[in-house]
Amino acid sequence: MKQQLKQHIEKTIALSDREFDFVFSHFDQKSFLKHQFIIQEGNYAHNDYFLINGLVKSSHIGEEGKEHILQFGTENSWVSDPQAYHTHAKATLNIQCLEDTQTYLISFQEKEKLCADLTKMEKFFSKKTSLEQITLQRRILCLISNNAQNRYEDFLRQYPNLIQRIPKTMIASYLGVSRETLSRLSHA
Amino acid sequence: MKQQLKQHIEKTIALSDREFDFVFSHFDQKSFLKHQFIIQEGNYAHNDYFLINGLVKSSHIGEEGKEHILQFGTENSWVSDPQAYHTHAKATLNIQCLEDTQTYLISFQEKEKLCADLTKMEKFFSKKTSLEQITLQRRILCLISNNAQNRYEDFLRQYPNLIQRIPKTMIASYLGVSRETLSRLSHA
DNA sequence: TTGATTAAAGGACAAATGTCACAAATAAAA
DNA sequence: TTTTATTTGTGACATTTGTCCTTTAATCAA
Repeated sequence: MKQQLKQHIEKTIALSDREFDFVFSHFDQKSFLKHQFIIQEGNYAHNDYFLINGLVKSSHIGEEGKEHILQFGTENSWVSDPQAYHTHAKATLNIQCLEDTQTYLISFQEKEKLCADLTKMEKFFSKKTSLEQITLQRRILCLISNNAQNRYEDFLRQYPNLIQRIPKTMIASYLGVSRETLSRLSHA
Repeated sequence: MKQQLKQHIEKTIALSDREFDFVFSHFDQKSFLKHQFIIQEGNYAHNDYFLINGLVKSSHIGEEGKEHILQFGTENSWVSDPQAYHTHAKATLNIQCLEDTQTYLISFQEKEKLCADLTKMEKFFSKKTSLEQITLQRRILCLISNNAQNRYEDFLRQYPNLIQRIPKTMIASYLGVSRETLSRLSHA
C-alpha cells in the first residue's frame, strides 16, 4: 500500500527508496467508514488526503440547504478543501465517504517541512496543482458551453467506471441540474 | 514597471534586489494592441504572461463556433493556456486583447531554470497556482448552484471595476448565458 | 425475512432560458 | 463630420429545466 503512494508520486518525479521513506515519514494513515466525514464545514482542515481506495464526495451546502458536489474522489486521487488548507481558514466544504475509504494524509505544516528538505517534492505538489487546475478549467468550459444532456455525456466519458458506484441524485448535483432533469435525459 | 512585478511577487515571498534582478532576467517584455492575439488556438503556447496593464479575455471556441470565455485578465494578473503550457501541447484557448496590453512573459523552459536556481520561486509559482485553483473552484460552485441572475450579481461583486470595460455580450459568454438573458436581468 | 429508508422514473405544470427578429443607441473608423 | 460597425434592449415564441407529486424499485438494517 505504501508502494501505491510511491508509484503515484513517481509518475511525476523520480525518487530513491531512501527518499521515498523520508517522504512517507511525513504522512499519517487514516481510515474512514461509509458516511463518515473526512472534512466538515466549519472545522479546520489542515490536511491533504491521498485516497488509497474507496470513494468520497466533496461538496458545499448552499444557502437554501442544497448540496452542490464539486468533486468525486477515488483511488489515487487527492482531496482537501484547498481554501482551508492554504489559507488556514475554516472549511467551507464537506468531504464525506460514499464507501469505506483508506487514506494517507499530510498536514500543511509537514508538507512545508518536506518541501523545504526535499525540493523535488515542491515540484511534485506544484505539478499536481497544475493538473488539478487544468481539470477545473475543463469543467468550467463544460458548464458554460453545454446543456444538461451534453454535460452528462461528458461525465460518462470521463468517469465511465464511477456511474455504477454513485447515485444519480449526486451525479445530478455534480452536473448542476435537478435529479428529475437528469432522469429524463436520453441514456444513450 | 519592473517594480510592479517585484511588488507582485513579494506579496508571496521575500526577495532581495539582487534576487529580483536575477528573477527578472528570465522574463521578456512584450506589448500587444487591442484585438491582437497573445495566444491563438492551434499554436504552441510556451509562455506565461504577467499583465502590467490592459485587458484580455481567455476563451475557447465551441463546436458550433460559439465563443466561451474562461477568464478576463487585467493588471497584475497572469494569463496562459495552462494545458498547452504544462503539457507542451498546442493551445486550445485564445487569449485576445480587449485593450492595448503590456506584459512580462516567461517561457516554460526559463521558468524551470529559474525554479531550479532559486527554490523560492518554485514556491511562488506553486502558491500562485493554488490561489488560481481556489478561484476556479469558487467559479464552478457558482455555476452549479446559482441561476443567471445570481451569477451576474456575483460577477458584479467580484469585478465591480470591469463592468464598464467589458461589453455585455462577453460578460454573458463568461456567465454561460445568452446575451438576451443577461440583458433582461434586473440591474439592481 | 420484514419493515424502513433511500433511489429512481415519470406526469403535470410553472419558471427560466434560448433563439430569432428588429430597432435604437453607442462607439469606432474613414 | 459622415459612415460603418458594434453594442444593447426588447418582443414573440420555442425549448429547456425546475418543482411538486405519486408510484415503483432497490437497498439496508434489525
